[in-house]
Amino acid sequence: MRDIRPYHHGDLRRTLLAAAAEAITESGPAALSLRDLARRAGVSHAAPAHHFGDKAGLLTALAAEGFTLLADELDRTRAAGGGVLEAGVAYVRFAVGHRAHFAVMFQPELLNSSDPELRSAQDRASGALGSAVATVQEPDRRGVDTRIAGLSAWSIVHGFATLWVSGALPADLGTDPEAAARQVIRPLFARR
Amino acid sequence: MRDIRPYHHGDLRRTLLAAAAEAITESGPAALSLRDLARRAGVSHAAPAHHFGDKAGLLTALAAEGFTLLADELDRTRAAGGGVLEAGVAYVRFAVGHRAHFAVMFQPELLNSSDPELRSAQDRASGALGSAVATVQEPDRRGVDTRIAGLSAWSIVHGFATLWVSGALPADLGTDPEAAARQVIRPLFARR
DNA sequence: TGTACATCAGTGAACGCGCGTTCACTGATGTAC
DNA sequence: TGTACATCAGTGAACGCGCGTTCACTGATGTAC
Repeated sequence: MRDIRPYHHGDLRRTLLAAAAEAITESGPAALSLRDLARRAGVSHAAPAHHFGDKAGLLTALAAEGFTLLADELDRTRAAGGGVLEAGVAYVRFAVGHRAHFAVMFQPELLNSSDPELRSAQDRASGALGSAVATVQEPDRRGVDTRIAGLSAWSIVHGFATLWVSGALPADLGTDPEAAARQVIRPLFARR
Repeated sequence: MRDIRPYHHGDLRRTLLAAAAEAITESGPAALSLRDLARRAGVSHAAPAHHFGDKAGLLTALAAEGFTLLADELDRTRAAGGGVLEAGVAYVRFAVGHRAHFAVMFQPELLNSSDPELRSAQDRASGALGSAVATVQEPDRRGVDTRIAGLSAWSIVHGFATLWVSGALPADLGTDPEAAARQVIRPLFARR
């Protein structure tokens, strides 16, 4: 039986990123090795280094992809007319739906933080986050400016997402992360 | 020159935990090895296994210590008459002051989640968190019950702490994490 | 106060393993003429 | 349309290294009598 796989994979970079996401979802970024990745992708063990150099390079690419996916998610919500609350829910949806990306995006010691692709993806995401917050019509009466309001929103949503994916939240919150998120983050956005 | 170090270390367990915290603060939990730990503690490379079995055992002990330290911090704040907001600030103080512990406490794939010492430390911490939230006098008019209010508080504070230690927050927030935290989490606790 | 024995913490040599890295290579694709 | 050559993606054998684990050991401490 001949192996039908061609010599040139054609889309190995994308395949490796997907395999990495899968491996990380299973056992976290710490357990990842380039050789394991090559095995999962059915490719020789030296191939991953061709594309990413080393593990940090791989994780950096994955994190960049994550920020892009997050920005997409936020843009989509905004296009659908959603406000801050819905942007928050979208953030949680992203984190739960892309655990591996999320697990890597905020761990600078695993990444090449100065990588230009990563930086521009980060910028895009934080821009999208900013526009979502700017959606809030009236400035808060108590003098909480938009900048702080944005950080509050980011914090509550990021915290909820982190706690949810780590399994730290009580079981009686149910199994639907978006519904739970809506309940938990609403108090911050309630009109005063 | 004779080595004055006695054969029996006397307090190796504690020393190893401290060395682990130091190593993790420097380069994250992923980079940690038991042999590196032994080197840092100036002890034979097989010694750590004596106390912790393996890396997960070590990190579990560290996480348990973390939850205990967090509970201590929260209790102290409560004893000093602080309310929810101050408990939140204490949470952030803990995370920033004990980065290594914090980095490990919410990463279940690195821990033996069923370890009894870990569980009881977790229970103590979540109890302390609960009492802090119960401090809020009047139940919210809009029907947000205390349970949800607690999760909102936990989320915003956990998110802020996580983002702060990962360096994701904008530089113009300043260098004092507690002052910044107070600003960012206040909107949630403002009376309605 | 002294002796014998059990227990326990830590040692250090040895091992096998998976890892990242190197390097000469091979096969496929694209481009020039 | 055909040939020659450059470029690039992926191969696979080889290497050295740090790791966790094992195991017989040694030195210190505690307890029984």
